[in-house]
Amino acid sequence: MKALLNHPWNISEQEAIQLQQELALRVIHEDCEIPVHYVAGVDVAYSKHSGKLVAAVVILKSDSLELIESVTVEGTEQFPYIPGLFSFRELPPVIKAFEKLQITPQLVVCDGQGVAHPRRFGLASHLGVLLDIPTIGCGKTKLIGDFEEPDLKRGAYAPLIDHGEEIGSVLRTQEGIKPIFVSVGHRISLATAREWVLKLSPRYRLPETTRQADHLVKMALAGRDC
DNA sequence: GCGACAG
DNA sequence: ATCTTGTCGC
Repeated sequence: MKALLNHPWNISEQEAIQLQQELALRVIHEDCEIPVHYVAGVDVAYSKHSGKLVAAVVILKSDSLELIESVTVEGTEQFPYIPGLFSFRELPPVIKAFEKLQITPQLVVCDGQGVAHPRRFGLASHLGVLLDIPTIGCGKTKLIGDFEEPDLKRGAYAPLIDHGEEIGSVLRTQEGIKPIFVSVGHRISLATAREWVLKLSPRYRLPETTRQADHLVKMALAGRDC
């Protein structure tokens, strides 16, 4: 699949922030009623020694969580890691990886926040707007927001609040295990995003999409060094 | 000024 | 995130 929208990536920090403010206007917070047959997982790893980024996209069958397709792309670090501008470092190879996919997914689970972001435009929202595809932001730790500890039962959740606004959910995917941070990426509601993350996390803290993508980037990075 | 800060 | 070391649980 090809990106619907494109913009320069070799830009300054100030230009990146301005771009986020413009593109954030395009984020859709409602469900699109398309049947989801395939779910994609995205992850990026970085080798400090070689200065290389590896992006991986996996496609899982949404009912069985069976791995159907996977692609990796190697890229160069073009932008430093700056909290709030994470997507400008990670997305260029991710976009290339999506162009290599044979199957087009109906939903993408990202390793990073969606609208739970200072300008409501985290990595998941950025990818969703550029590809024009529903995305979910799914982080192991929070970027911004305040929350109360959710109940210990699987499926329990608490609102993630920024200045009185609900920007995401702190979701317990496994009983008694540290919760994860779910937010709207693009073209999905927060409630539907939570449902999908729970469905995709039947056994572990993180969704199977994220786990598979994480495994793939680590293998690709290890293979480079041999 | 101080702390917090996706990966 | 990566890197490194040590410790614990399976």
